Amino acid sequence: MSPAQGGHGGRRSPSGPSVTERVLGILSAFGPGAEALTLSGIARTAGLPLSTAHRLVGELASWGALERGEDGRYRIGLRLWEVGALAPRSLGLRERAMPYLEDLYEATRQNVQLAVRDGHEVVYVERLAHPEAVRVFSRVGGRMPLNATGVGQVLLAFAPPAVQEEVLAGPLPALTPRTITDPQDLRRTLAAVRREGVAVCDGMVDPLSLSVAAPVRGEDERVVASLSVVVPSAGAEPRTIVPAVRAAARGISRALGAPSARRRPTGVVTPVPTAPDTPPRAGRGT
Amino acid sequence: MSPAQGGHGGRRSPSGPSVTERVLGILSAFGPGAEALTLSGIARTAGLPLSTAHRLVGELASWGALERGEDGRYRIGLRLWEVGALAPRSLGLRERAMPYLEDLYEATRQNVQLAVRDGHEVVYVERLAHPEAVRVFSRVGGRMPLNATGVGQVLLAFAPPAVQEEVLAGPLPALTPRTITDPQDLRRTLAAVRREGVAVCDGMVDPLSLSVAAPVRGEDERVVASLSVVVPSAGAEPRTIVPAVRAAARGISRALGAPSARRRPTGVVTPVPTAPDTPPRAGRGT
DNA sequence: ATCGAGCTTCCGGTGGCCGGAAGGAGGCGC
DNA sequence: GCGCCTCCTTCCGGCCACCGGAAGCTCGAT
Repeated sequence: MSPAQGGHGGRRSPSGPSVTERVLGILSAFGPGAEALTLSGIARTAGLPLSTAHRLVGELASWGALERGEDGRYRIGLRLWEVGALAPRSLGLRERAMPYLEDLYEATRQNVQLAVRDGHEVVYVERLAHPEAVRVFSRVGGRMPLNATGVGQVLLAFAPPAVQEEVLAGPLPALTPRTITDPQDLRRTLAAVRREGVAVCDGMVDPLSLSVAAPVRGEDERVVASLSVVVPSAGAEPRTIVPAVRAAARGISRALGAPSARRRPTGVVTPVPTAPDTPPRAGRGT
Repeated sequence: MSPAQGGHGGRRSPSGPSVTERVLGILSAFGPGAEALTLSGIARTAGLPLSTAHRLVGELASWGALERGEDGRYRIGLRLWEVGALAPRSLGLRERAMPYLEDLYEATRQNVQLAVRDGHEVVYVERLAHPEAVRVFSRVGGRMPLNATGVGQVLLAFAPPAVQEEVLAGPLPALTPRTITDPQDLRRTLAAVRREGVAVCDGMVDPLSLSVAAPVRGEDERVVASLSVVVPSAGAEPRTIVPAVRAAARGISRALGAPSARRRPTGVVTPVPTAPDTPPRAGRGT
C-alpha cells in the first residue's frame, strides 16, 4: 500500500537481498501455471545459486511450507496453505459470504465470484462454478486487471480517489476488443457504477460471457469486496440477474456489519441473534 | 519424519535457529484464535528479541506476507494467501470437488466437509455450512484428531499401515465421552470402515451432531481425501444420508481420475480393477 | 559408454544478521 | 498533572551463520 520506501531506499545494495527476501523469492517462484518446480527451476526463477536454493528449500520443506512430490518436484505445502487461510481478507470474508454465494449459485447455476482489490488488481477470493457453466478465465487466488472485469469496475469505482487516478493514468489492458481502455470512457463507466450500485460488463473478459457485479461493504461502510455472477452473453437478460446480485451483496454487507445494509425495523422482531461480539480488544491470544 | 540430523547435529542449538526458521516461526505465531497480533506479541510467541522481530516482520509486511491494520496489529497478508492457494492438496482438490460438495450441500442444507490427512491429524480443506445448521467445531484450515471425526476415521482406515500403528500407539484424545479412545475399539472400527466404505460417527466431536464420511480416491487409487456430512444427532437417519455421501465421494474420485470410480458399461459387480484400458491422463485440464 | 541435467554435500571467508540499549508515543490509575 | 506501563522504532559494533564455488552422485537419454 503506502510505499514504505518513501524515505530513502537504503537497504538496497549490491551485496544482495536479505535472507528473508530470498525465502520469499522462492515462494514467489510458484504461481499459476507453475505449481510444481524442480530445485534448479526454483533457483533459476528466484535468481539464486543452486546450493543456496538447496539449503533454503530444504528448510522450507522440513517446516511444511513446501512439499516434495514423488517426482522430486516441489509444491506449495499444506502448512503454508493453512497459514494463508488465516488471512482476514480471504477466509474471514469468505466464511461470512459463503451462504449468500451458495444461494446465488443455486439460483443461477452459473458462476459466482467474490473478489477484493489489492493494489491495481482484482484478486479472486472465491468462485463457485457449475461444470457446465460458461468457462470463466478467473481462478481462486488469481489476479485480473481492474478495468476489464465487473468486480474490478466495482472495486475501482469505490476505491480511494488516489487509486482511481493511478489506474486511470496507467495502462488499461484490453482482454477483448470490447474491454474499456479509454480513460474518459472508464471514468464515465465508474460514475455510472457508483450511481447504479452495480456494474454490467458484457464481453470484456471473454466475448461470450457477461458479468454483473455489486459492491460489498464492511462495518465502516467502505467497499471491501465485490460479488459477481457470470453468465453466457447470448440470451442473457441482466434485468433478471441484477436484483439477485444486489440482494446477495447487501446480505453479505449486513453479515459484515455494514450499517447501510442493516434491516429496517419492520413489525417483526429481528430473527437473527446478533453474533456475540468478540471483545473489541481481545488481547493476548493462546 | 526421519530425523534429518542423523549425521552429526552440528547447527542445532546454542547458536540459535536459522533466519528461515525464525521467519517461519513468525508465521507460526498466527493461528486460529490469533489472527491479529501486535509486534511484541509476535516476538513473545516466536521467542524472538523485539528488535529482531521488528526487522523480520517489516520485511514480511513489505512483501505482503503480513499486513498491518489500522490498529497497528499484524495479520496474514493477501499475498501469502495467494501463494498458499497454489497448494495442490487444497485448491487443486477443492476445485474439482466443489460441484459435488455443492450438490450435497444443497440436498442436505447442513454441513459438508472435505478434509485431507497431514501426519496424525485431519486438516479441513473446505466446509460448506448452512447458517442454521448444527454448529460444527471444525474450520477451514483447522485441524482435528484422526480418531474422533468421521473424516479422520476414513483417512486413518485407508492410511499406510505404519501411520495407523503410530496413531493407535499414541494418545487418542477424547472430545466427548463417546469418542473412541480404546485402540482395540478403534481397530475394529477402522476395519468396519474399510469394509463398508463409510464411517458413521455419532456424538464423538459434539454430543449433538453426527457425521457420515466416505473416502475420495486419486488416480492411483490411493485415498487422498475424505468427505463428510454433519447433521444433528437427534432424529438423524444415517440410512438416508449414506448413499448420498458415497455417491458424492465416488463422483469426486471419478473427477480425480480414480479407475475404480470410472463409469461401468453395465451396472453389475466385479469391483476388482484389472488392466485399465485407457491411460488416466485423458484429463482436459485448463 | 558417454554425456548432461539435476541433486547433494562440503567447507573456508566475510558481510549481514543479531540484539542490547536508548528514545518516543500512547494509555491507565491515581 | 504525574508516574508508570506497554508497545513501537531506531541505532550500531561484534561475531558467527550464511554464502556459494567446487566436487561427487544419480539418473536417463543418446
